[in-house]
Amino acid sequence: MRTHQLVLQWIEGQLSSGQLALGGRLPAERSLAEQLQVSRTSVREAIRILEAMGVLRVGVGSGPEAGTVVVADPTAALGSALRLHVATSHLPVKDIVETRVLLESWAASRARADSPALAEADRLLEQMDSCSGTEAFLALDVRFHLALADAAGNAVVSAMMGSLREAIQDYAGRLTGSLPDWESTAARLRAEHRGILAAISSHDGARAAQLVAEHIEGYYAEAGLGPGARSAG
Amino acid sequence: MRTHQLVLQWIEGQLSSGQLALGGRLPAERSLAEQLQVSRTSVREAIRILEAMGVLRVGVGSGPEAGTVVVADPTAALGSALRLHVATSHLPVKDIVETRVLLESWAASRARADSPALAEADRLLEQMDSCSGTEAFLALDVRFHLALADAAGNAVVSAMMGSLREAIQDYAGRLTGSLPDWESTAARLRAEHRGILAAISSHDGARAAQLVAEHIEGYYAEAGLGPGARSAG
DNA sequence: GGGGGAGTGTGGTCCAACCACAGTGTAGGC
DNA sequence: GCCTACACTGTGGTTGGACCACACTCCCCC
Repeated sequence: MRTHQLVLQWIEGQLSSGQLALGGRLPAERSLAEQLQVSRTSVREAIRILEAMGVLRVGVGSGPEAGTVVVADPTAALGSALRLHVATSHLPVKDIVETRVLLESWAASRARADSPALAEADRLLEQMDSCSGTEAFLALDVRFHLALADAAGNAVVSAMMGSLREAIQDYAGRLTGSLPDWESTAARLRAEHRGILAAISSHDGARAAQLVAEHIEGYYAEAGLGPGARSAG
Repeated sequence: MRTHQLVLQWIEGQLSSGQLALGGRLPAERSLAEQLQVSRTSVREAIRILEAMGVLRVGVGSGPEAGTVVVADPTAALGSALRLHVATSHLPVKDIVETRVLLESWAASRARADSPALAEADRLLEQMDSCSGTEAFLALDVRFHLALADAAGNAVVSAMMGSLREAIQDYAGRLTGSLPDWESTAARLRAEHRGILAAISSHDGARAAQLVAEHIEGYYAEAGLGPGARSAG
C-alpha cells in the first residue's frame, strides 16, 4: 500500500470514529507527518485528495481561516469528477441531462410545501424578475433549482443534482449563446418556475414533477440538444 | 492559483481538446514537470487528484502496465467521495438508500429487454443459485444490480448507482450479519431477482421498477434500517 | 496607551537524492 | 546456437531539507 493511502486511511478512520468531526482541525502537516512516521509529502498528497473530495479545506497563515479543517461539500467532489469524465467524452451530456431530469422531477414530487428552502426559492424568483443579463439570470436559476432539491430533504439527491449542474455548466452556457431570442426564453423560464412552485405549494407533487421534467427538457431542446444528441467531446 | 491546480488545468485541457484520450499516456512526471516549468511535487499532487477521480491510473516499472494512462472509472471517484461524506455523518445512510431506490427503479423501468447486460444478469443469477457463503452471494448481487443499471443505457446513472452501492458496502455487510436467517433471506432475494428480470424481459417496465423498489427497501427493512433510521456515524 | 516591528506557526513550493519495480539488452556459460 | 544471468534504463514512490508567503501574536518603543 502506498504511503499516502495509509494517511488517507488514518484520516478516514478519525472521521468514522468521530474523533474528527465537521469543523475539526487536522494536526499541522509537519506534526501529522511525524506522528504517522511518514514524510510531509505523503501527508500533503492525502490532504490534496480529501480537499478535492470536498472533505477538507486548507488555508495558509494563522487564525480561524488557516490550517486544515473538516468541511462537508459533497457537490464539489461529484461535480469535478463528472466534469472530468465529460471531458474524456466518457459521460455523454445526454445522459447527464436525462439524470438531471430524473433527480429533479423526483425532488419536485417529494418537496415539502412548508420547507424553508421553498421560501428561499420564492425569493430567488423575485430576484430573477428584476435582474438583467443572462449571466446573473443563470446564476439565480442554478440556485433556484438547488433550492427545489433541498426542499425534498435528501442530501444525496441534492448533492448529485448540484454536481450534475456544475458538470455541464460550461456546456449549458454555450447553449444559451445559441438561443434565437433570449428575452422571450427568459420570460418563459420565469413563468415555468412560477408554475412549478405553485404546484409544490398546492401539494400536487405529480404535477410539479411533470412540470420540472418539461422545463428542463424544453430548455435543452430549444438550445439545440435534441433527444439523442451526443456530447461534442 | 496554486501550482498543482495549474497542472490540473493543463491536463483537463488536454482531455477536453482530445489531445489526450482514453488509453493515452501522460508524459513521465519528470518530463511533465520540466515542460510546465513546475516541480515534480506539484505534478504528482495533480496526478494524485486525477487518480482519485478515476481519470488516471498509474503504474510503476516498465511495459504496458507502467506509466500514467488515462482511464474512465467515474464510479471510483463518486464512490469514495460518498463514502467519505458518509463517514463525516453528513450524508445519512437513509438518503443513500432512498437515492439508490430512485435510480435503480428508474433503470429497471428503462432497461431494454434485448440488452446484452441482461444476459449477463441472467448468468449472474445462475451463479448465485449455486454459490455458497454470504460473501460470494453479495459480490454477485452487486454485479447483478450493476448489470440491471447498465441495461438502461445511461452511463451517469450506472456510475452513480455503483458508487452508492460502494459507499454503503461496509454498512450493508454489517446489516447482513444481523439477519436472523440468512438462508431464507437469500432464497427470497433470488426469487425477487428472477421476478425483476422476468418483468423486464416481458417489457413491463412499471412492474420491474416496483419490484426493484420493494426488493431494495425490503432488504434494508429486514436488516434493521427502517424508514427514518439514521446513520450510526 | 498606541503603533510598528520581531517572532511564530501555518501551508506552498522546490530540489536533490535514493528506492523499488519491470522490461530490455547484452555478455557469458553451456 | 541457445539460454541464463546480469547490468542498464526508465518509470513511479518516498524522503529530508530548504526556502517562501502569509496571517496572526506579542512585545518593545515612542
